[in-house]
Amino acid sequence: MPKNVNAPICECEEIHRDLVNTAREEMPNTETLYDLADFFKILGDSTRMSILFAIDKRPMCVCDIADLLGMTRSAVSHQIKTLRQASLVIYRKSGKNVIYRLADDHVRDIIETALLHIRE
Amino acid sequence: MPKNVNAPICECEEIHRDLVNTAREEMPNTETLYDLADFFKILGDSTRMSILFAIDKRPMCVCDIADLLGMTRSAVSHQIKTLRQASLVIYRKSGKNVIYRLADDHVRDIIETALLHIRE
DNA sequence: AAAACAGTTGAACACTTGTTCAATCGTTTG
DNA sequence: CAAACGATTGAACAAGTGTTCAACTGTTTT
Repeated sequence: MPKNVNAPICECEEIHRDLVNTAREEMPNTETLYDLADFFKILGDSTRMSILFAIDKRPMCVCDIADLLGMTRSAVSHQIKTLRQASLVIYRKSGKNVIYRLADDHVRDIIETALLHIRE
Repeated sequence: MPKNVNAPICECEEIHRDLVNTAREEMPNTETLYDLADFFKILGDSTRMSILFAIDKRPMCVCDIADLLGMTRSAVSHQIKTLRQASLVIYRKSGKNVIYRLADDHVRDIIETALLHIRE
């Protein structure tokens, strides 16, 4: 994201030059920042959020999720692929069906804390 | 997001009709799902993530943030507006400067848990 | 009161992203 | 083996998003 890497030193008064330098040292590396943003990007869609809640208590197949949310199986499948790639869900094959469930408790914790935040 | 609200009952075998009904009752209401997604959408951008880390330990003015991240003040201001509207940051005026800081500890907690997740 | 400066804003543009549609894969059942 | 079915995939289109540029606020100097 830092596009303007060669930006001239901020032309304002620079009241806090030392502060900026300390902060720069303590910043996470760029890759971590991108990974974090990418992770939250995936939670930042109401369809995917719905899917996560749908399979929260009960593992479900794509077909049931599609019915529950009033979506096409294709759309569900596309979104679940995204969730799978981010290790937010895992699956198990059962005959012709593919049963999805939440990958671990991190997501539950994060969503729980977010709920606290938006209810203030 | 459920666009196709009047979707015919999923035409597949419907192996889990009862399961779907139970799940439907336990889904959060639509507004909550949208609010959650909107919240995470804001964390899902590396620029905004950088800003949050920048002001995590030390409150900073827009000019310093811009310098630290190699961005224009305009870009920072636009993104900070988003963060402000979501109550992720708060500000204090100091002469010509506007000093931003994190709003509360929820965000810190959420980011911390997310870090745990992506480091597996 | 005018100049300087930190910060904000709106319009425009390029880029990203979610859904649909149609085709395809892979397993199972007749 | 062929038909049926759940699931996946790729291309295409519409809608949403981040940065830039230029104009503008409002505070503080002189």
